[in-house]
Order: sequence, then structure tokens, then C-alpha cells
Amino acid sequence: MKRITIKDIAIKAEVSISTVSFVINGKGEKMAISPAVIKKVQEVAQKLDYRPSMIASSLRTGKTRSIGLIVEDISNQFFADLARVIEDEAKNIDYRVFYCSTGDDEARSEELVQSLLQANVDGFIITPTKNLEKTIDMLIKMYKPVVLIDRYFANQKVSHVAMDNYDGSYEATKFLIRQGRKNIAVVNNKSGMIQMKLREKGYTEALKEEGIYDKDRVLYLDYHTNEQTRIDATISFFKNHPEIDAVLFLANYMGLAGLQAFRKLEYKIPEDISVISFDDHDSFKLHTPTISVIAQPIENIAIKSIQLLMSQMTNFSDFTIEKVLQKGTLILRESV
Amino acid sequence: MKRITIKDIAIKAEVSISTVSFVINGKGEKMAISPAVIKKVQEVAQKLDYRPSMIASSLRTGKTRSIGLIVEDISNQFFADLARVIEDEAKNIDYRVFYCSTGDDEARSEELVQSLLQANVDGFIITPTKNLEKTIDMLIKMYKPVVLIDRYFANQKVSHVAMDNYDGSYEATKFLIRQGRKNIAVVNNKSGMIQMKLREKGYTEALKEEGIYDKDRVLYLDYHTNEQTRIDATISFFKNHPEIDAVLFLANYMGLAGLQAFRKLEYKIPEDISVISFDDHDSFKLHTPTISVIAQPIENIAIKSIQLLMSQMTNFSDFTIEKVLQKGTLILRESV
DNA sequence: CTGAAAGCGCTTACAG
DNA sequence: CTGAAAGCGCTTACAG
Repeated sequence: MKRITIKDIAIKAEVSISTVSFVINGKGEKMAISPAVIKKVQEVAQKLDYRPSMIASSLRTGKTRSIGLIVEDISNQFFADLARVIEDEAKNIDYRVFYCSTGDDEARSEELVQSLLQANVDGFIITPTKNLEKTIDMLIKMYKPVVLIDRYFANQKVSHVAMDNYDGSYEATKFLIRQGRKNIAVVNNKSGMIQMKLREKGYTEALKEEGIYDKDRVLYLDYHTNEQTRIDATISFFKNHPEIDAVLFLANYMGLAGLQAFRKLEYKIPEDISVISFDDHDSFKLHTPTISVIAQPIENIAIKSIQLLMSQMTNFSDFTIEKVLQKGTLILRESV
Repeated sequence: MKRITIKDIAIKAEVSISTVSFVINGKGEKMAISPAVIKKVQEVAQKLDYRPSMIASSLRTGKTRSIGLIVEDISNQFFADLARVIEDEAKNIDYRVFYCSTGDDEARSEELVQSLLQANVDGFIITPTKNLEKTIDMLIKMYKPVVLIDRYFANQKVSHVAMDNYDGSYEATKFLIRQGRKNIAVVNNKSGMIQMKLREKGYTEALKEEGIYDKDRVLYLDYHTNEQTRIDATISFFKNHPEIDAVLFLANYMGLAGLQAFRKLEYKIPEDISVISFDDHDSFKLHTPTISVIAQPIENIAIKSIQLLMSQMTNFSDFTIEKVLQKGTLILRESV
């Protein structure tokens, strides 16, 4: 099974290698190659079942028609959905996507960037970890197109696409207040990343406007631990705060842990406590009762990020940095 | 930012290009290069922050140190978990994994194989669609290592790793019978793929042994449809069969649809109906009541498949075809 | 012990 | 309108 190359085609079609290359790449007309020759080359290529070597072409051009997608955790539904849409979009423009998960591990994130760099991807879409600002600056300096998604660094000159997190939790909190809830808690993680801070801020501001903010009603969970530990922490927090009558979970895995905590505590939802979580998830639709969520505009985020990346890839010297916030959707279910 | 190549190192270290290449690839000793030279080359490489071009080396050697992983749907937890373990295992032996989903679309599966072939992956791990037998034969003919997972073609000479599906559902059904259930239904899809047939067969045999098999208690759902349609089909089936007192769902997405159907029907689990589903899933642990499952040995499947693939990759002319079945685990929760 | 050179399969500037 | 040739960054058989 010897590989068919443009040389084989050239010989068989009795033209030069360059002519074959031009025709294969659709530059036949531009190069003023006669229609007859174009047709002949195409026929021969077809007959020999020619497949271009991406590797050889990459080595020559320095381009791979691939993009690297670094997410926090591909087994989290939110990121899986995001990846799926990004992959589909990329496929439409004939790009391949390499995905990988950081697990919110800072060293691993670094490694992943390096390894994608080594694989020579043409551009990056990244949900950064906390330490990654410098690495991203380095990519920019290397003229590598980058778009950040879901989270970002406030003062960095890099395009990003994220949900309007502040607005999402502000609106959800206001909704709970309008329902008559007075003692509203929030569960955040300890990451301190901007998207989480903004979610908390939306909650905080909404309560402060009503003069009912209480800093003791904020629980911080550790991302880097197992689910049981999160459940236990949630249980003991709520045991200490029996007055709480509503809660906002700032990410789906915290919501999932919270629901298990409430089951242990035998809380009735929404009678004892109203529940809203960030990020929609199968389990929220299936839970008894069904759980209200602030759903992310996954499709919009994916499409916009590919657009921004493409604009950098086609024209690195003169593109505009865009910082895009897409509105989420409050989906009301039985839990409120 | 010019790229650093072995040529730069050769010049700086004042040795030949070949010497650099040998040292970089750890063949210095074998080539009897003096320790002093080895050390010098390594130091220079380090200082210049040299990164080998995978692309150039691939072009030269024909190897890419990558494997293609084709699953049915990466956003399904079972496949996501499988992919995660496979990726970790591959990383340990310094291989990269490209994953993609067929969506059980036969044309797309073909395309994916072609596109991975074009990317020159060194080996394939595939959950095949129904039509893929010929394509896989072609890979074998091209001397491309292949391992099938989750499903396979009974008479094909290709290694595979799957769960012992027959045993899994046989044991689960026997368990339901021992619990005193008499009218046990099963929900399958229409794919007709071997793993689904075996799951159904385990159920059928267990019931036939007791003389209580009834072919009217088998429901077939369509994979290629939306969840609501599956829920509706499940509801109408159970409405027509009020005598059913237990059910086995043969894949997690059917189980998830089933639970929503039961909620609509206001069935009490397990009082009205005992429930066991294939494939564990977050939602099953979180459901009220928690749902019993036949969990797949995901880690074992992943590890074994990489092992089999590696044995083919290192020695294609003389490896043994292995057909491996790993036992699943019946996890009993509140639903039975 | 080390080096010069061919070649993997392409693309593209240059010449005619 | 078409072809000869250089070169992308490696690896490795061969020569000395």
C-alpha cells in the first residue's frame, strides 16, 4: 500500500508537480491552467484515490488547520456541550479541534498549552486557570490567535466571550426576592476567578439594594475535592443556618452537591427552600422537584468565539479585540 | 520568533545535525557518542529552549504518536468517562488522542475514519456503527492497528473489548425475579447492534428459564429522535401494560427518558415498579429514589483497549487477536 | 565516534 | 500557460 503522492499524479497525468499542486488546491484557474489540464489532473487524482498529506503540507506552510480547545473539564456537561458546538462550527470551515481538560490544575494548563503549541495548532480557545495570564501573553507575542471563553483576565488585551454572569445572578436573586424570600444564601467556590466573582457580585448587589445582604450566608466550597466532601460541607452550613429560605448555587456541580445535601437534611423544595443553580444539567430537569436554573447561552458563546478566532487567524496584524458578554436565560421550574 | 531547529543546536554546539538528532532522541549512547558531546548538546538544546517539530518527524518516520478514538457520543457520560481514561493512559505512554463522535450516523463514521487516516493516526479505537465492518477491514488491510470497544462484529478478526452485556442483564433480571417481580419489561433501542442484542438476550433467557417471558413486554425506542419522543413512546407503552411491575432499561438515555415517563404517569418507584438501568449516570444517583444500575467497568475497558492497541502498534505482523469481555457491576439502590 | 547527504510530500517564488 | 528547484525540520543508511 504505497502512498499516492502528487508526484504519482503528475507522472500519470503527464504534467508537472506544480501543476498538480495548483489544481488540487483549487488554484488552477488563478494560475491560468487550461481547463483541459485541470480536468485531467482531477480525474487522475480521483482514479488513484489521492489523499493529500496534511503533514507534508503543514511542514511546508506552517499551518495545520487545527485549533486547540482547552476547557476546565470535558466530562462536565456545560463544557461538553460547548465543545460539541465549537467542533461543529470548526468543521464547517474545515478545521479540526483538539480538546483537553485542565481539571483546574495550573501546572497542567501550562503543559496543555505547550503541547498544543508543539502540535502546531493555528489558534487557541481557552478557559484559563488563574495563573494562565502570562502564558496567554506569550501566545500573543508568538502571534498565536487566542480567544478566552467563560472566564478571562479583566485587564488583558485579549478577546473573550462569556456569559453576562453578573446580570444572570442579579436577575435570579431579584426573582427570589420578589417571591418573598428574605434569607437568601449563595454557594460559590474558592477559585476567585472573575466569572465566579461576578456571579457572587450580582447576588450581593441585588440583596444590598433591598438592605438584606448578610455576609454569613455565603458558603465557599473547594473545587479540588470529591463530591462527598462538598455535600458534607453544604449540610453543615445549612444546619448552622436554619433561617435560610432560598439558595443560589453558582455552578452546576455545587448545585448537584446541594441537592444531595438537602435530601439528607430532608428539606422540602421549594417549601423549605427555593433553589436556583447556574448551568443547566440533565439532572436538574429530572430531579423531583425540577430545579430552576440560569442557563448559559452555550451556542452563542461557541459561535462567537470561533468567529473571533477566525478573524485573528485570517488577519493577525489588524483585528479588533472584542470582549463579548452574552445574556443567560433564567429557566423557572418547580424549585422556586 | 524564528523556530529553533536541530540545525541551530548543531551550529551552536559545533557538532553535526545527525549527532544532535541522535542525542535528542536518546540514542546517543547507542550511537557511541561521547558523554561530553551528549552533555553539551543537551545543554545547548535546553538553553535555546528547543522543541522538536512533531510534524517534521512525522513526515520523515510516518508515525505521529497519536491514536484516533471514535465514540458514539462524547457528551454521553459513559463515553466521556471512557475517553477520559483512555486519554490519561495514552498520555502515560506519550501518545495523543483525537476524539470524535459518530452520533450513530453511518456516513459520519466513515468520514471520521477517513479524516483520522488523513491525520495519520497510528492506531484506532472505535465504537463502530452498523455499517462499519468493511471500513474496519480496510484499516486492517492498510496495516492500521484497530481495537473495537463497547460493540463489535461477531465474526470479524479484530480485537475488541466490551462489557459482558449478556451476563449483566441476565444477573439483573434474575435479581428482579428473586425480588418477586413477575411482569418484567425491557426497553431497548432499534439499533440491532450486538451489544444491545446481548443485553436483551440476557433478559430474555433469564425470564425463559422461569417460564415467564412475554414478548409483548419489550419496547424498542428510536435512538435518532429527541428525548420527548422517547418519553412519549415510553408513556404510551406503560399505559398499555399496567401489569408491568419491573423494568430494565438497556442504556442510560433510555433510563433517563423512562424516569421522566414514570413521573408523568405518577408511578411510585419501587412500589409500583422496580427499575434498573444500564450505565451509571449522575442523575441516577441523584434521583428520588436513587436508581439501581448495571455499571460498566469503564476503567478496565479503557486500559485493556489501550494495551491491545499498543501490542498491535509495536508488532503488527505478529500480535494475537483478543476478544475481551469484562464483567459489569450491579449497583443496588433504592429503586428495587 | 562523527558528518554529509538523501528523502518524507508538499508549496511557491521564479524563470521561461 | 507550465516546469525545475528550493526548502519546511526532521531521521537514518552510509561512509569514513
